[in-house]
Amino acid sequence: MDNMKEVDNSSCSDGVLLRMGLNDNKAGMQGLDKEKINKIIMKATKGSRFYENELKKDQQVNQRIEKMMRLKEKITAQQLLKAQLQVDNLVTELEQRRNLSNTIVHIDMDAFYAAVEMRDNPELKEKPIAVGSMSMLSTSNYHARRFGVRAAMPGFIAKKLCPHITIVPLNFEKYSKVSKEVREILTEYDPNFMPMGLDEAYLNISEHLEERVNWPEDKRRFFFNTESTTEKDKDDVNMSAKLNGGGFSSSPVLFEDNTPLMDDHYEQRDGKQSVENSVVFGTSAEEVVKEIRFRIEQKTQLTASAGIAPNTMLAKMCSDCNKPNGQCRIVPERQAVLDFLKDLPIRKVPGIGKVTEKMLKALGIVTCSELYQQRALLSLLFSEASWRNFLEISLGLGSTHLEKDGERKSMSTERTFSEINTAEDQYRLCQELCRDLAEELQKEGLKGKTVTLKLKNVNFEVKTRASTMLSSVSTKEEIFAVAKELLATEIDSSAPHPLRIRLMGVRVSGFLSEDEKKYQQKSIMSFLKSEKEIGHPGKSKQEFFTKNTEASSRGSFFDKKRAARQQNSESLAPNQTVGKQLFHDRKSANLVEETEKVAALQSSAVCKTFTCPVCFEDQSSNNLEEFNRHIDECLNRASVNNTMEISENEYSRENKPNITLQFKNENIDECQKAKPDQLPGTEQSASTSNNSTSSSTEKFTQIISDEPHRERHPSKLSDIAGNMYLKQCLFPKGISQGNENRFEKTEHTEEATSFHLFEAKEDGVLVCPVCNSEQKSTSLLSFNRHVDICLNKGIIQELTEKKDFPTKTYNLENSSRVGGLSRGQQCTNPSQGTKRSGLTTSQSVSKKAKSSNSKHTIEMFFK
DNA sequence: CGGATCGAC
DNA sequence: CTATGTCGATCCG
Repeated sequence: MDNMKEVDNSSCSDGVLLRMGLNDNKAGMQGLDKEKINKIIMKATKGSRFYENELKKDQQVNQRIEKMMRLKEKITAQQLLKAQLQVDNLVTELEQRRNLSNTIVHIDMDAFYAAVEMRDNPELKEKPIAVGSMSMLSTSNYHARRFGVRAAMPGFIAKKLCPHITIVPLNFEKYSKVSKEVREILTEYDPNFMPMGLDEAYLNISEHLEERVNWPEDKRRFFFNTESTTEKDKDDVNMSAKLNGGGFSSSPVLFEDNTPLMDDHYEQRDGKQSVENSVVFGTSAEEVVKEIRFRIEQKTQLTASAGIAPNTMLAKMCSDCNKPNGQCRIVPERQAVLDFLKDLPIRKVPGIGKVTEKMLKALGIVTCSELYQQRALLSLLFSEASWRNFLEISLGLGSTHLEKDGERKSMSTERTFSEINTAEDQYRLCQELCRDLAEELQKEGLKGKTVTLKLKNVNFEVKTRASTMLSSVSTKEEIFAVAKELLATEIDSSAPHPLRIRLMGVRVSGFLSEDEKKYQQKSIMSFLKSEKEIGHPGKSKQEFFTKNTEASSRGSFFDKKRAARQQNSESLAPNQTVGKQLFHDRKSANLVEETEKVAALQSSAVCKTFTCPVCFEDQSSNNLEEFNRHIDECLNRASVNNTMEISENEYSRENKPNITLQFKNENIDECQKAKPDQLPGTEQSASTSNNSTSSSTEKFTQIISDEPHRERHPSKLSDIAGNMYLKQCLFPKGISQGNENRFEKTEHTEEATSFHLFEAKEDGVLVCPVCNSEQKSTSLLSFNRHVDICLNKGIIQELTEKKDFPTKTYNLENSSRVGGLSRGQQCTNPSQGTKRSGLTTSQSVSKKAKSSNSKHTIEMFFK
């Protein structure tokens, strides 16, 4: 890669510049030659963050290549021989299936956006232009290309290559309109044609050809457009069309030096009548495509190139041969196909990009025939899918029919901007993206289960973070609830440094099948219904959300919770002290009691071995005191931080790197009360716990089958009461759980565990404690997210106020979620677990002193 | 499933 | 100053 840092041309040619697509400048009279172009690009590029990242990526590719080469070294002649036989069997099979009976056409508008702009603004016609912005160009006209100005090049570099270039901003509406006009023509030849973006399309004209044979001439006659063009244009079109033997002009729009491509690619129309201002096309595939191109040009004043071949791959490559404004055909014969491929560089093959090209080049493969020759080797070095693809390419095989693209699989939106490094702005942006995305999703009536956040930092490094929910999401609130968490995780994990990003994106995928949609609809209805029953005059759901994300409203909600907690802390028996309004029946209160016992038990000695909740090491002792000592030791390693309050504003994360667990004053007492030496475990409860791990464990394990890190820390479950289960959950580093369900911040690098209560139905269905709907759960994490989302709707607050909510609140701890944090959420910041939910609870870190361990209470909701 | 990468337009 | 936006596929852990 050292060579890349030189401006030396010879060394440039093989590296980054090559990948920028600037190495094959067809030097024109007024253009620049390849070396000058590279030199200018290099100067503009070298030292930039972008460039550094390009180098890094390049290194990664080189490492892949090295790895591949090492693999290659180990291949024996025997293996190769065997592979050869196997591959050749496949070749025979593929040959037998070769289908040359279809006529596929690939239509490709020439320099589409640029051509449209030139058409609409005659002043641009003679100039080098590009369409896009100073940051990025979408395309350039052929004049600009002579200066090395290409699509996917930033405008400011184009300016350096070609100071006189005109950069026209994108105008998609216009291109769409033109594209639609073109499609109207195409659909006549193949109603099932497949558009690929605005400027390309595949057609299968096999049927059209069959019918066309019997068509009378009049049906194949088309007239020159004499209307919607300017006087000058009209003359140009007519004149050049006539001069080209009935064809149509090379577009004066595109080329100042009109190369007489038409003569090469259009046969003379011998024997064809040419009435004035009209032309008749024949019945061959070539004639059909000329007709299509003619009609496109007449209608739009734009030219297209085309390829005709027995399959899409060949048609596409073919359309490239004679562009611009030309066409090419591979006749449906095996030999013609192989001849076409023989010296064709693999890079021309659709699907083979710069990386694959470089990897294959390392193996001495540049052309398609070489790709075929090395088929045995490739089958040993690449994945099945890859080498089979290579083989089909080298045989000239491809899709012979145009399948309608199936249902969309994802929808996303992303934005690039100048550096954003404050959490507040980042969350705002995220919210914005979610809003836009939700809008688009709504248009198509889609709901997806997976939300992915994409970030690109100022060094151009890209990261994606995804999370899959149990129920699908579609509203901006729902999406943001998830995206926000993902973002929070990233912000926290980069602490104490701020995230410095230049791009953010949000994607939703995992759309529901039709069946799932119906099921989902039901649960939505029930959700809406429950909302309606409560009745919120004058309040929209949106208002709920907005309100709820504001500190003030959270306050009112949590004030209640705090009050309840305080009440609770005065007596150690929760079922007696918890406010009546929080419990609807005695049973759940008992359940809570049971839960606490077991939870406490799990933290303490269970039989002869137990697991320390702090360091997660198995301790083999049945002596409670010994265990306590161990825990004390572990806890003593925990660092204690100064008390500190974080802003109630959920967007504000400025207080990092400090721990953002926040203590309300009233909690400090509780915290200090509960010291590690006050382990509540008793022999009595130990006995209950002993026979607790039962057959139900299996069932539950299944439910949470993809809970992260089950290998390292197998879930420990206890059947507490009926269908309630206590699960020992992994806790991220930086936090551990002390006794009595207190969580503690620790410097300990190991992850620890915590205990959480779940309800499962017979067939492994978890019931969302908020919306009360059954969630087919495969992932605990997903279930938690669902709960978070429900909570975010703000419904909890309203419902609890109305005392009408079907869930019971249990003041075990103060997390709004069921279950713990998983490592996937990578938080080094203890506040995050609750903060992310949008309903931040009050937490605190006591003063620097002593065993001040933070207390962490979770409010659990369950049916 | 989640994350990174590739490739196309 | 200033290097896109969207989507599908694939591979790997």
